[in-house]
Amino acid sequence: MPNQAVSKRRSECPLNASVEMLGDRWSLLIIRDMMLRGFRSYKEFMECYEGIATNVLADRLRKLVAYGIIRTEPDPADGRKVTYLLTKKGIDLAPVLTEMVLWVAAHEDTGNQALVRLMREDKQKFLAGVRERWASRH
Amino acid sequence: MPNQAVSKRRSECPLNASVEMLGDRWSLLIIRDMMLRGFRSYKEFMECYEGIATNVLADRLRKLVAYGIIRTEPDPADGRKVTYLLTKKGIDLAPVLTEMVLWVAAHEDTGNQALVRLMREDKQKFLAGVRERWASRH
DNA sequence: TATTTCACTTGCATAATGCAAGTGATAATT
DNA sequence: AATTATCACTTGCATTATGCAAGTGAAATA
Repeated sequence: MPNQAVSKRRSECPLNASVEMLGDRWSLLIIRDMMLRGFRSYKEFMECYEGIATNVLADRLRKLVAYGIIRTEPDPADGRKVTYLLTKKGIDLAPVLTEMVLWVAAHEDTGNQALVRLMREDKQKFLAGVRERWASRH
Repeated sequence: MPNQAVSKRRSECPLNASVEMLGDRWSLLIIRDMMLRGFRSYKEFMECYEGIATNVLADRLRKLVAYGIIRTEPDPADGRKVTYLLTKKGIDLAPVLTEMVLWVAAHEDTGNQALVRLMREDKQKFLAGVRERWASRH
């Protein structure tokens, strides 16, 4: 890394704002599960995460919406249901999630080796897949 | 994304363990600043992060060590000082940090455009730089 | 010898989280 | 049409984590 790119000045260092949103126990999991598992509803998140408090889930979803990473859409067929969708900004997190999954896979045992292999061996294809999967509805 | 790689089963989804460590307000910042700003000492972190509590910083550093992402080394020239260093596992987080910085840069105003440009235009060179910068001391 | 510096710890008030029990709107069942 | 179930939440409260100020002890510096 060229030394001129290294700076100790705080303002010179990108990341602070995003970490405010991503730097918590649940947000990254929510995004991962929308991206990799196709989660769309409050119920799916709630049933899936052992230990998440229902008020905290509501709060995180609200903040992710406020932050422009996800958005909601009412279900035209069922007035009770709300669909959570990734926005463009949310989909753009795919490379981050990908690298994170690969990092975990490289350093500890992890499930879904097929997915990991795809991510590692053809990252571009995987990312294209995510984008396509969400293209119609961002 | 091929559908067979998508699974709703929890055990099939990598990330949980790592998010336990990375999913908090400070850990990613600490790693970023070691990687991008060359931080090495308790003091540097403490002076830099407005709002971090000294006991929390101590706790995070301890956990990052326990998790194998950083390690400590006594300063041979000064018995008071402790040097914090990234391990191999920590350096391997460079791609994650890189994608995160690029994501932030793409979606909000951010400092150090030179660094962002390097990351975007020659990601491999940037990553090689990080690895080299730390190679002698992991 | 006295004062700083460094890497912390301790104590306590405040804030965030987890958990159980609602609530209100809509949908499905009887 | 009335009752029950589902969905996406909210509310209240106990527990845990965090922030802040003030220490502590070992080692360096004046």
